[in-house]
Formats: sequence, structure tokens, C-alpha cells
Amino acid sequence: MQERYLFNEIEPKWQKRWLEQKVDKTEENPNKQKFYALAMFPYPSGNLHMGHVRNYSIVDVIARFKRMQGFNVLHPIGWDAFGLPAENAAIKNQTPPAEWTWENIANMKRQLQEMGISYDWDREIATCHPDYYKWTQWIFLELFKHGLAYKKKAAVNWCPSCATVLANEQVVEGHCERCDAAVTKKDLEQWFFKITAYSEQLLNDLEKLDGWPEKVKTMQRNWIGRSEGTLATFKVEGTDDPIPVFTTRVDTIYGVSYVVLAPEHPLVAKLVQGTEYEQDVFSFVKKMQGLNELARTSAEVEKEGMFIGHYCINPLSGAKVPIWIANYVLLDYGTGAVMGVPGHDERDFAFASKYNLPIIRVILDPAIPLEDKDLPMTEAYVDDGIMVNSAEFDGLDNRDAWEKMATKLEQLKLGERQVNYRLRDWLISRQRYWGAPIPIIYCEKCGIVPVPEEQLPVKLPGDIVFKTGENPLVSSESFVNTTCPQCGGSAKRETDTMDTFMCSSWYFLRYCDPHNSSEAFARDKVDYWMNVDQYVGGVEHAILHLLYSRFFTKVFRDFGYLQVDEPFQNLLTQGMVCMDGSKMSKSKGNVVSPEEIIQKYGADTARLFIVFAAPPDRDLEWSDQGVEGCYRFLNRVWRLVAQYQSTFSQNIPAEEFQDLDAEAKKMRWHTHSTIQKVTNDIATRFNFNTAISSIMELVNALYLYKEKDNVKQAVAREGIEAVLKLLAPFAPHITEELWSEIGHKESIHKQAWPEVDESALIQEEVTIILQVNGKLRDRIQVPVDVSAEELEKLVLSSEKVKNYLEGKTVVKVVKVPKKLVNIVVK
RNA sequence: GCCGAAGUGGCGGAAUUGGCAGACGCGUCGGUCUCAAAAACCGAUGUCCUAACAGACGUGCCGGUUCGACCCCGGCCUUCGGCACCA
Repeated sequence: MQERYLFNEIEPKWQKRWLEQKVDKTEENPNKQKFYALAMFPYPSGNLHMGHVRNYSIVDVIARFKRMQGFNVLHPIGWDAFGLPAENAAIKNQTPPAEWTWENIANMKRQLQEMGISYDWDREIATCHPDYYKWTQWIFLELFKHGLAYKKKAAVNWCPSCATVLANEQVVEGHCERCDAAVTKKDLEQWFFKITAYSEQLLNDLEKLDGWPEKVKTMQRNWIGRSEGTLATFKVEGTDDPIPVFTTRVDTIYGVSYVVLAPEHPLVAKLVQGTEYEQDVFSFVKKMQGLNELARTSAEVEKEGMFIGHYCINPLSGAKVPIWIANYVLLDYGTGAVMGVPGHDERDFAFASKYNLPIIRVILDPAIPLEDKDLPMTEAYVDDGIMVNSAEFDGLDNRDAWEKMATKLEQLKLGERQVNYRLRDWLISRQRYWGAPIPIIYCEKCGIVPVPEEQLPVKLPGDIVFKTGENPLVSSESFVNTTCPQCGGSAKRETDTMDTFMCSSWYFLRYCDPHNSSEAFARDKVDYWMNVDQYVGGVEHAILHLLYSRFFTKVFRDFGYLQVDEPFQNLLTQGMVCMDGSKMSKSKGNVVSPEEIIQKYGADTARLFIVFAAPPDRDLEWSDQGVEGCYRFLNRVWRLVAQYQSTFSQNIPAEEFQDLDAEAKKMRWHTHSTIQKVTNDIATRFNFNTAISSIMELVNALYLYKEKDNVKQAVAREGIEAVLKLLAPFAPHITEELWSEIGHKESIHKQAWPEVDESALIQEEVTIILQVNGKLRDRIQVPVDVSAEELEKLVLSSEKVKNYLEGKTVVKVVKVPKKLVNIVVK
């Protein structure tokens, strides 16, 4: 056996062997319990970064651990391969996006293999491959068939820099999630998925997700944004046009002093047409439309509005209130109209103060005497109280009035109770080339015609030219011109492609059946593998990817293609990899390349450090010295085995653990309590850092044991083998090498996870902590089965304890078995 | 503003059910080996006080519950993340 740990020899050797022998291939054995371990698949940017290394190391530890525990593990990988960077590279280098992408995939695949991650490469998928996007298109058609995909003209988010539209979820504080450019609005006809049809389910089923971080569930709840309220219909005076208004505070309806419409509200143009207000209103609306998303929706923006010359009637009080338009009312939330109640809403208070609109108190703060109810208000009162200035409802508790008012509106047929969501339908069209084409044909005679299933995939053409700011598909005549599948006449193809989030919203299903050429996935395969037992990835996908995937899963369930309600049983959101306190990123220049680390220390060291440095869900601070420490530890393991190995006799002695001396017993206790702790740390808490700590402690103990007289080979060997097996999921190469060095023929990764020998954990003596008034004063060794009286005698005979009892009276003695005795004195 | 998470040595982090605060690793210091160094091995390492033994203090701050609190409760402070004119 080599004296030195030569990682650069052993790592490639085993990687080659594992690939050739397909040791990580998933066996579909229905007699074994399945376990689906999944990391969020990467975008093939060309190189792995530390965030990937962390993500894939974590999942690999789980997958390898579960395999050793006897589970049938599915641990696949693939590529989220459509997207803008490929097109930008095409413009910059004049390389076709496909070529650029496949080269990147090849490089990253090599890097993943050098990490020693145990993927079943036979299940590798790439979303840009026609065999995959054929089924992405098929899914579009399924949604279309069921009325869940539809086209509509709407004011949509437009990123001028990416030259494409964006879903609401992709707009972050008014900026493009990808390139950070300010997003504007554009009126375009686009394809949407009716995710809002699932709002209620997407919200309610969050409760089933016990294995998800509370943080992510809260983010999804906020995004879905359910609010209960009342729809109240104000009617325009003179024309009787209804203005439905959604309010969550119908109890304040007698306090309405104006109604505000969104500037783009269709009623606005109708009402002002031909009036003296027309010009001013028109220029105000124009100004609003010119503003970008941020300038329009930020809370800091000054509220601006104007009267449009009409009044409407309050459905309960009958009062006549002016109709305004204002920047803060959004057309696509609720009904695009709100009632202004300055007395009981802070925003309305500010608006009314600015424009001198009346402020009416309708709920009285219980701290204010009734006779002061008509004093001017200096701020909005938003809490509960007693109704005033509200006709028949005066004197009621506002919560009671609330119900009565809603009921009365319903009786008058001027309103109803309603639930509103913030969630909007998912805009999936993209004006880009490198995505899955939307399988739709426009025929002058037949209109919108779906591409027949047997004609899928609609392939991306190759005869195209890339220019900045233009979708090359539009200019590809071979692509655009086609024949109508219905009438056979000439027709045009849809040139928009699908949002790449669509490709990534079902990839976990394709892994279950990756080579199926007649279906997206077979029912029996997904029923066996789904759902994902453990999903791991960055929290940046908390809304987008995770919400869309949940939506698709529910849709497929309803279409009869699978049985689960939710795709991901347990979710672990890993922390960021940081250096000098901030996230590693190219733009900050604080990156460490994984390849560099692997070259210098090997993949096992890189993997070990990244799971040892912090618990997986927390941010991790990169430390070159910490890496060095892990490398030292692996060297230490190597030498330990090498040194013991020379003492092991050729014939492995029978495991004989009777009649052991105290040192041997202690050693066995170490071995088995470590097995217990590591198993528990990995299985129930994902605390890999503490698992590795205790393996380190076991290694330290074995070093010390080696120096004892009369070392029992069986005990030492048991300890060594435990170290190797426990470490195998973290550092697969070195453990495999050492495992074969100590004489095993079969891979360590095929071994069963070590079992705890309970008899080795039995201790004859325990340390008892002695406290006086809760302060530690002494510790004593006592037999485990010591009687209460004996223990008390031992405690009181402690010199240190005696000192503290002098001149005091013992009030109470608290005993915690096998742990501690606390004497309370006065 | 609202919601959530976190705050422990010089650093990363432990303490699993309210019971030894600081495991393990890094760093630092000392020792062994060596002509010397590196590596390796052994040991020390929260702060204050002390020659030492001992002792006092110590988990962001203030208070509470408890025999006993990093852990539970109330009130604050700071940092990070998310949401934010949502009617």
C-alpha cells in the first residue's frame, strides 16, 4: 500500500471504473423501497461554480447514504439548456446556440464526473434536445386542449434589453430578473397558462408540505396573495354604468369620499369622451403608460390623480361621490377600481389630504368619546371600533356591521362576498429563438390551429441569422411558412417560443422515464418514482420554478397522467457560498473555481469541505485554510489505515468481542456511538457538518488506540471499517481505495450501512454533574445502576460540594438520572 | 411598514427533549522529531483575577419563568432575506 495519499491517481482510476461498470445505474426493482433524490438541474453556462458543487455534493451524500441503507435510489441529472445566454453567445461569437450549448454541456459533464457524483448517466436529459422539447410542446397542446392555454392581448412586462416579454414572477422590483434592466409595459397578444384556475389548490396544498421550509411556503402564500372581501357596485350617475369595486373593508363603506379607477380602465375613455376633461385625462393616462413598472408601482412614488368630471352612487349610503383616476390603482388587480376611505386607510388619507377630499370618520376608536366623533381626523384609524356616521349601522361593533353590510349588498344585488388573488396567469410566450417553439399555426381560414401531435416536434430551424434585439425565427421563411393541418392551405407558424421555466416544470417527471418515445412519461413509472423524496436547490427558485412545477403536477394529475398532488415531498434550500462576507460571483470577483480546488486537493477534499463548513441550509463562508484542514484530515485517514494495515494479520481474525479489556471496550463504544450519531445526523437532520466532526473524533480515537498495549485486531478493524463506511458518502474515492486496500473485493458503495451494536454502547460507569444552586461544582464517576441513596451519599461526600453546603440548609435535591444532581441550599 | 431567519471565542461552527457552554475544524502558542525547515505527532488555547490552587464573569441588550435558561416567555437592538401603493 502507498504511504502517501495520491488523490490524483486514485480519483480518475475509480471514476473510470464506476462509469464503465455503471455502478450508479438505477435498478428498477419493485421489491425495494424507492428513494428519489434530486438536485435542481443546472443551466449549462459552461463551468461548474461552487454553488453547483455544494448543491450536488449535498444530494450525492443523501443518495449514497440511502443506497447503503438499502433503498432503490433514483439520482439523475440533466440540463436546463434553453435560454438567452446561448443566443447572446451566438450574436457575439457567431456560433449557433445549439453548438455553444452542447459544448458547454460536455464540459460541465466532465466536471461533474470529476466530482465523483453518483449519477445514473443513462438518464441524462437536455431540455433543448428535440426528444425532450417534443414533449414540452405536447404539454402545451394538452393545456390548450383543456382550455388552460389561451391567447390574449394585454399590457405585458417587456424587457427592452432581452427584447422579450416576461412573466410577472420574472420581474423583481420593476427590473428584469435576468439582466436587471428596467421593465416596461407593452400591449401585446401573448400566450398564457391559466395558473389562476389553481390558486386555491396551490395555496391550500402548501399545508401538506411539512417537509418544506416555512420561509418558502410563506413566500408562495404571499405571491398567491389570497384576500377575502366584498365586491360592491357603484353606479355612474347619469349613465348607470356599473363600477364594481373590490374591498377588504366593506365596513368602512359609509366613509367613501371618492372612487378611483386605474388610468387604463376602459370606462375612463368612455366617460370623458367629448367632455372638457378629455384632454387632461388623456395626457395623464399617456404619462402613466410611459412610466416603467418601477416608477409606477413603487411605494415611494408620490400619489397622483385627477377628477374626471363624473360622479357615482354609493350602493349603501346613496351618497354621490366623485370619480377619480390615479397612478396607484392597477388595472390587473381586483376590478381596477377602488373606493377611497381616507378616514380608515393610510394611503387614502394621504391622497385625500393632498387633493382636499372629505375625510369621514365611520369607525370610532373606543378611546375617543362619542361626542367627539365628528372632530377632524389627523390620521387614518385602521383598527376596530364602533360604527358612527353609518346610518342604521351606527353603534354596532365594526366586525358585526361588516357582516351585515356584506349581506345587505347581496340582498340589494349590488355586491357579493368574493375572494381575490394577487396571482396572475402565467405568460409563457417569449420573442426568442433558443426555446421550444409554441406548436401553433395561424391559418387565415381556420384561425388558431394546434399542431397535430404526430407532427411534433416542431423543430427549431438552422437557417437563421442572429442580430441584437430581434427574434431570428420571424425571418426564417422555412420555419414560418407552413400548411394548415386542417384545411391544407398555406399558413404561418407561431414564432414565439416558450418560457424556459416551462421546460423545467416537468423535467423531474421525464427522469422517471427518460427514453420513452411514445409518451412524455409512462403512468406506471411516475407512479412508482414520484414524488421526489428530497429536492435540493437554491432559495431563488422559491416562487418561479417551484410554483410552476406544483401547478404542472396538479394539471397532470387532473388529466390522469399521474396520481400525486405535489411534486416535491421534502425541500432543502441550500445557503449561498460566500467569500469575504458576500456571495461568490463573477461580478464581485470573489470566485474560487472548483476545478482549481480539485486539481490541488482532489474532489474528495472539495466535497468534504463544502459539506463540513456549515449546515446545508445556511450560507457558507469559503476558507482556503478550511479546505486545507479537510485535506489534512483525509491524509490522516489514509495514514491511519496504512499504519493499521501493516499490523493486520493475513487471515482476518474472527470478530470476537468477548473478554475485552477496558481500552478495547472503550474503543468499541467509540465506534458504535459514532455510527449512531452519524446515522442520526445524516438521516434526520442533514447535519453533515456534525456527522463529519464525529467521524473525525472516531479517527482521533483510533489513533490513540493504536498506541495502547494489547491492541485487539478485531476491534481496530471494526473501527477502521466503520470510519470508511461512514465517510463513503462524503468522500467516495478515498474510501473506495482504502476499502479495497484492506482486502475487500466488492465496492464500498455497495456495502450495507453499518449497524449499531447496542451491547457496545452499554457503559458501566457514568459521569454525574454535581451542582449547588444550579452552579457546577464537581463531577463524579458512579456505576450506572447506582441506587438513589447511594448516589446521595456519594454526592454529599464530595469535598467541593461540602464546601458549598457549610452553614446552609438543604432545601431540595434535584436528580436527573445518569446526568446530574443539583442541591438547592439556603 | 409587514413577514421570516439569525446574533455563541481570534474565525467557521457544536450543544438533538430546559441539565458540563464553546464538540470538531481553522488560527495562534508550546513541545517531540530534524543540522535546519516543511510535513507529521503530542499538548495548551473564552475573558478577568491569581505565583498556583481556587474563584468571579461569560451565548446581542433589559426583564421574567425555573432548582437550573444559548434553549421557554415579554420588551428592545442589530444583521440578513422576502414582500410591499394589492384596494
